[in-house]
Amino acid sequence: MTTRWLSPDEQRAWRAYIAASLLLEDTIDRQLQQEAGMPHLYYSILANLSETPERRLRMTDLAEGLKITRPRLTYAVARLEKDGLVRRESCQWDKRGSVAVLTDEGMAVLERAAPGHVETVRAALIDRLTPEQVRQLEEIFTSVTEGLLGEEGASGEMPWRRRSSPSCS
Amino acid sequence: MTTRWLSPDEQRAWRAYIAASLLLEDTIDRQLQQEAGMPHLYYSILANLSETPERRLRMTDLAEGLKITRPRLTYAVARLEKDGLVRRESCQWDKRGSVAVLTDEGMAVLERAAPGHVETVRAALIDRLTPEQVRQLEEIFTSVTEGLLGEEGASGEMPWRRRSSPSCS
DNA sequence: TAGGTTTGCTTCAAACTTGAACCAAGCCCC
DNA sequence: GGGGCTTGGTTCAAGTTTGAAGCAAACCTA
Repeated sequence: MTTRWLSPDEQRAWRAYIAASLLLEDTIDRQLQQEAGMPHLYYSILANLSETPERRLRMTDLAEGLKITRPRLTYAVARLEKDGLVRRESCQWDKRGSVAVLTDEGMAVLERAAPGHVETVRAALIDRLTPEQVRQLEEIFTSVTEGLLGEEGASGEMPWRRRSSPSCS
Repeated sequence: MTTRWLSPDEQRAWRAYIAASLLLEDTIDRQLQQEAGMPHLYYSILANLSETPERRLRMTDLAEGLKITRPRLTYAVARLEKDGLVRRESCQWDKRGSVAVLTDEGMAVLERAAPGHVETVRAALIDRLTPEQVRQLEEIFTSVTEGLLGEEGASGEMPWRRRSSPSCS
């Protein structure tokens, strides 16, 4: 089958996306690195933990929520633990499991960093869009995520997807 | 000034974007790594070079076009050079400068990899969108790029922006 | 035209990411 | 209840990215 190349419109859209997403991630990483001493992903880990009732999450659930591989999470949590922002406990019900818990210090760091982060996200993205565009953004990328998570097993098993399991609180 | 937190709509849009962009980059990196033995960025370097009349570009122009820092480009080109896909020449008019040139082998690798890459981009993104959404995507991210490149100097000088210079062909 | 600044690019060490093992705990099932 | 498979998580080596220096060529400007 002969390749369906991208049309000029599609090219432009794809390239605009690539360029902007690189710039955006760089901007956010830089801002958080400056103000909180950690890259975006690490901030997101703290943020995710802070949103659960007990401020704790199993490693696998965390990795799945963040859409990252498990080795990557292990490394990141190790660093956060070394900094005292997260603590690791082993899961009682499943002795293989381990649980990341947000410490008070981690919560404090998160709260200190949040305003600057939100401000950056607004300045770089959200405040540049109309409410209509915000809606479009959500729709487009929700559909992309569904597509990428849905097709698993078809070609190239993705390492993220995991069945859910008790939070082990 | 009290922080303007993200509204629920904005939250959802932001998170949808973050999740999808991670999945998307992972998918594309994995596909290119498999079929071309290189990550997306390295493929983009080859692609950018292939689009110039002489298949050559100054390092700085390349970095600016790709929205990456120069050390990152230096490293990447070094690897591509080691693989014989790119050659480095020094610029005649400006002896500080150096120019990356796509070799025939590099061109061949690029052409071999392109169909699979386009197929992946379509499957993961483009073909999941309506033409209208493709247009929206372009508009949204073009505006983001303009915003991020425009504000330079305001806060935190970005290391990409460089005045243009002769291609040194 | 000497001296200081800027520009183009590389180098370096430290941090991060990746994919492939690896290990131990649960599961299955005869 | 002893193999064999799966699952949850870590470890390891190799590759990549980052930011801060470093270095030399070009560009002032007096």
